[in-house]
Amino acid sequence: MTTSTGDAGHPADGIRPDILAIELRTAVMRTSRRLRIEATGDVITPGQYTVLAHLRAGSQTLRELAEREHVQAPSMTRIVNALTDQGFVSRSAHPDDGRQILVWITPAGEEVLNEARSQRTAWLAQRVAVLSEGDRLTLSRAAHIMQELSAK
Amino acid sequence: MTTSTGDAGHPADGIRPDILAIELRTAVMRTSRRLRIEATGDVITPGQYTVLAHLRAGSQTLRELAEREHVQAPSMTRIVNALTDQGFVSRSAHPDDGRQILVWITPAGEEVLNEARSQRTAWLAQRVAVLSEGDRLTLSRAAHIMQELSAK
DNA sequence: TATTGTTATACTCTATAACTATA
DNA sequence: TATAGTTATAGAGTATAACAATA
Repeated sequence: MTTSTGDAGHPADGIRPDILAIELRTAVMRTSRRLRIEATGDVITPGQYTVLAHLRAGSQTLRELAEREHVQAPSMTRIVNALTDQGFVSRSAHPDDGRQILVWITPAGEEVLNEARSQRTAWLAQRVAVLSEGDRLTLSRAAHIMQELSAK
Repeated sequence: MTTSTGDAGHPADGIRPDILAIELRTAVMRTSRRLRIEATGDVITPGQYTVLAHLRAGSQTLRELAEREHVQAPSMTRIVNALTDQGFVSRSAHPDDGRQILVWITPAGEEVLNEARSQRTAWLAQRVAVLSEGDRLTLSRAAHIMQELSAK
């Protein structure tokens, strides 16, 4: 595979943000699409996956989960119900506020999250394995920049 | 905003593909999610958008579009019908094969595609504008690597 | 007989509105 | 009165199955 680290098209004086935004958006959307397609065979749906990933950080209320996922409360009720039925999360009453519920990830949930993560990562790991070391370094740096960028 | 170009965590001897794959996958999925969220207010749906983008390269049959988009034929019929109703594509019989139809993008379709693209890119352009020049160069290189990576 | 495209139907995921209970 | 969560219902978007037209 080719090395893109030294490719042309970037004058030393600067990269225009609007041009870069188009390039990066196209690359990110295409890659995410491939990642989604190659992730077939998962036990859990994409929505369930990201909720489990949030829960790994600790128990959360349903409202907090809905806000983090940018979905409405009824949708989160549905996702949490599905995860509960499969035994991947547990629910309990909030100690101080009887209206709220707390949701945690179970050991089985941790396990399925790890499985799904490695399945979803396998395709990409094969692809980056054949890149040059320089390209891998570029991608690693870019990953950190993109994390900060999208974290808000 | 901070500069990530020189951050720690990467021994000089190499970057493990499986670790990089997890980092990159997380960054790409999170960024694509933000791009999707920030793209609200579009005239056309995401599916219609990518079909228009494919058609910019030239006319296509419905079957070809369905395969490129990884959807089934009935779904593509629906998308193309919606685009036709809005005047963004035209259809005609295939010259050599009466079973097939050809779909082109119209001038109105080109226009709405450009509008949607700049709307969808505006959020990202603002973010990359405040990065260091080194970070922009890293992202630009990474974009090209990811393009090759996902192109197959 | 195989292939292209359409129609019919069902399923999944999401949203809004109405409801219950707790604060 | 306001908030957390659930239930009821409707609207996208997708899929499979059955069909019509053409190769």
